[in-house]
Amino acid sequence: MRQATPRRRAGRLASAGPIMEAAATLFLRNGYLGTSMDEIAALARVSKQTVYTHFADKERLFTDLVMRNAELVDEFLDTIAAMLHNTTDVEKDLGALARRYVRYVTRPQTLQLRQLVIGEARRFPAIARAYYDRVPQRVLATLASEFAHLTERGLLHTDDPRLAADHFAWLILGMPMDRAMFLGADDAPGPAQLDRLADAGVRAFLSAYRPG
Amino acid sequence: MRQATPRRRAGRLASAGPIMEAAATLFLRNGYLGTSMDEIAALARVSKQTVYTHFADKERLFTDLVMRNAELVDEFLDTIAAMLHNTTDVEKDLGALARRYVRYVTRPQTLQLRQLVIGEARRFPAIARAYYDRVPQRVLATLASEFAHLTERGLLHTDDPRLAADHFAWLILGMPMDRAMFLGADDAPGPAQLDRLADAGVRAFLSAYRPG
Amino acid sequence: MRQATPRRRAGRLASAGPIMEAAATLFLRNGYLGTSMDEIAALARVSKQTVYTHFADKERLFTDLVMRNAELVDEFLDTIAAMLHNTTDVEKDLGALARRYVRYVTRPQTLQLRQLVIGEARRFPAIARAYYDRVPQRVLATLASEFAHLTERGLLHTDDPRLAADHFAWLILGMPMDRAMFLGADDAPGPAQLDRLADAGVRAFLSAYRPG
Amino acid sequence: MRQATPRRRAGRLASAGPIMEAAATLFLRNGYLGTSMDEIAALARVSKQTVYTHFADKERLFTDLVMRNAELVDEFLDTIAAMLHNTTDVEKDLGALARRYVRYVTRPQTLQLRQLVIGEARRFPAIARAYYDRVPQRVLATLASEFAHLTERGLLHTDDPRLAADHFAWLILGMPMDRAMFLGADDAPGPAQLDRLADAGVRAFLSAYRPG
DNA sequence: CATGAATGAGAATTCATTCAT
DNA sequence: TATGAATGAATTCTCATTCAT
Repeated sequence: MRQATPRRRAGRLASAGPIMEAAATLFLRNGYLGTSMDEIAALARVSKQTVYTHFADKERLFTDLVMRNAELVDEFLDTIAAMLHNTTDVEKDLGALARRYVRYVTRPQTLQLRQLVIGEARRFPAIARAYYDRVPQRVLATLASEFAHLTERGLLHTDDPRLAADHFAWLILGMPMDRAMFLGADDAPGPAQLDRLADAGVRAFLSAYRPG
Repeated sequence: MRQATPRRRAGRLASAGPIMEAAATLFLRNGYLGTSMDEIAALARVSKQTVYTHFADKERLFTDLVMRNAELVDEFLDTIAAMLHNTTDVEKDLGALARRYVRYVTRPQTLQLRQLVIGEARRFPAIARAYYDRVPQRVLATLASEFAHLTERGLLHTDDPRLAADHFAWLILGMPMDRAMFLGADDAPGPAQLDRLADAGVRAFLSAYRPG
Repeated sequence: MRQATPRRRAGRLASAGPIMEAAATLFLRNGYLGTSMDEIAALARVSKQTVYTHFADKERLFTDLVMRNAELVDEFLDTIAAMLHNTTDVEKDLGALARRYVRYVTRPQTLQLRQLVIGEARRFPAIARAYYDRVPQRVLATLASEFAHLTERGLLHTDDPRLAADHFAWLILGMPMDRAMFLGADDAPGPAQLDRLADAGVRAFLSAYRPG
Repeated sequence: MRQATPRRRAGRLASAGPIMEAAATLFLRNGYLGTSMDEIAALARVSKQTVYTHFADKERLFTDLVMRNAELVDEFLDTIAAMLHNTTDVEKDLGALARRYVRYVTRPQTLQLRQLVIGEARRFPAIARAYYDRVPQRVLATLASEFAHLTERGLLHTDDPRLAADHFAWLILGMPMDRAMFLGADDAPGPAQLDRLADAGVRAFLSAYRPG
């Protein structure tokens, strides 16, 4: 499902894949200005002009890369619905989701893309907005929708489901994500610590949004 | 209080001020690689060599700038202690602090520095760590210290004050700060909306951490 | 009469026509170096390789184009002879020819080709010489031949018919053609003005070359 | 009078001269697109960036070069006035001027600049117009002014002095200049032949414009 | 005959930095 | 202390041309 472009009709676009892969590696590591088209071509093992054959210019390559990576959030949206929609034990399933959530956002790939888009937000406002609308906003909208459903089912109490979704997300993610923004993925809390953070966040969330 | 360094010992460093000012403008607007020493010199109205007289190289100029701006947090630390330490009405004073807090972090200057440091975190890990330790961490440590004190005084209930501080901060700031990271300061919620967010965050926080 | 080369032997060179047309448009507008094979292929709506199938390289395409356009002078040579050979009223017919002449050389196509060949004369001396011999020289030779004939018939007095032809041509064309070389066809004198120039040129010419 | 910029205040603009000299050599030889900034820098024996320090970009360097060379016509304008203004023997002095004139325009430097400007006229219409106004137009205006003066003095008969100036110029220059445009300066008529052309042109001119 | 993909060389321009004054 | 001039390396992007299909 992720690899949407592999060799449609053999031989065509043979090098678009490697180029995008190289671009991802380098843009995520060194930023937009810190990455040269020469480096991308070299890493993809194609000539510079081949890069330009596939992508009109550096900006387009960058945009395409960000947008393609932004699509990876889709599977997580499904996960949210799958875990919450028919739950009978909110505490348990919200806890399980929280642990998944915190793991999802602390993946190096996710973190680096976030760093990249934030760092280039002033240079590429349209990309930043598109990313914001397509990734975090859709996660929160999905959460809000599920929270509204759980409220209807009497399992949660949320006057403003979207606000509740924000609170849920930031109680769980705020600290580890912010830390990762500055210190990088390497310096991240271990799995056990992440679980504890998730659990504590859920606990606080339920204090505020548990019905009755 | 902001201009802490102008002309220590008269006559020396006559142009360091304008240079740093120009550097701030440009680095915050265009990032590290997006800013050239030529531009800085031009904006500061000095020759390029004069820039090099005051700052060994571009990296040092950047580092100095970030560190100098990071110091601006100090006054906010004082504010936190001043507002909470002797409070008798936690709900009211925590609410007031929350409103100050959200305003502090949504100031363009604060936001842009945050964007800048995150965007350059992979290039300058030492700077990112120093900034992280000196700005957000100290705010949270101060908050945690005050929460511990309030817990001692029986006005709050926090087993882990540092965790509570994180929850407090992210309940209040998470949404507006994240939005600003991607959409910029211009596209920020208005004052009334910020107040509502702060109030809602405090409400949720107190559900979890109100004693009794 | 203009389209002399389309589909000689059916099926062959199906796309040579559009290619040459595209090349004409672009070379005349942007010069040799200012025109890329990519642009020509794109404008002709064929692949780049197809261009190379028909023309060995860029230089050959350019050469062919200039030479083909140079042939357009042929019909004007006929006009000259037709208008002068059997004239009985030299003043009138020379005047009519002058008006035709000045119109012929101020046509955008003629002017642009002239600009192009002059501009590339140092890069392609052989083409410049070929063009010079085939276009202006043949016009002047034809004029000279007719002037010789008119002299024989006693209607004109030319010791050196070729010199007289040069004088005739430049008296009429010098100013408008030079102007067009620098200012372009758009900025050209209008028809009425061109007629006046032609008439004045003929008047001066006849002062010098009228018999008796 | 030609070298207007040599070492004002020693050390300043030390390399602007050599750069312009190199640019002249190369632009006149290879045209605008056929000349690279690398080549100019190499021929001037400076670094590429030094070229850019003195001239904002390639276009400015080109413009400056053409305009500087266009000024060289000034001394010829003086010559025209000096030779004609107080003449008592029009036939002799007009002949002498014609010989000077034809020599002036067949100098390699003049011819190449003319080729260059014509070749780039579509790319740089402003430069072409400026050159046209400053060089050929001023020569013709000066001639016209002198012809008007000679007409007043009864030594010439010109109803329209400017038209007479055009006729004079093109009778003399048309053929050799056109030839040089296509065949280059090397392939030019020798001095004796040029003199004959000038004399023949003057003869034809006087047939039309001699008083009485 | 025609194509899309690919290439190596080279284009203009900018960069951080240093030197002589 | 401050300057204008200069540099070598790197930047994005384009070129004419060829190859496999």
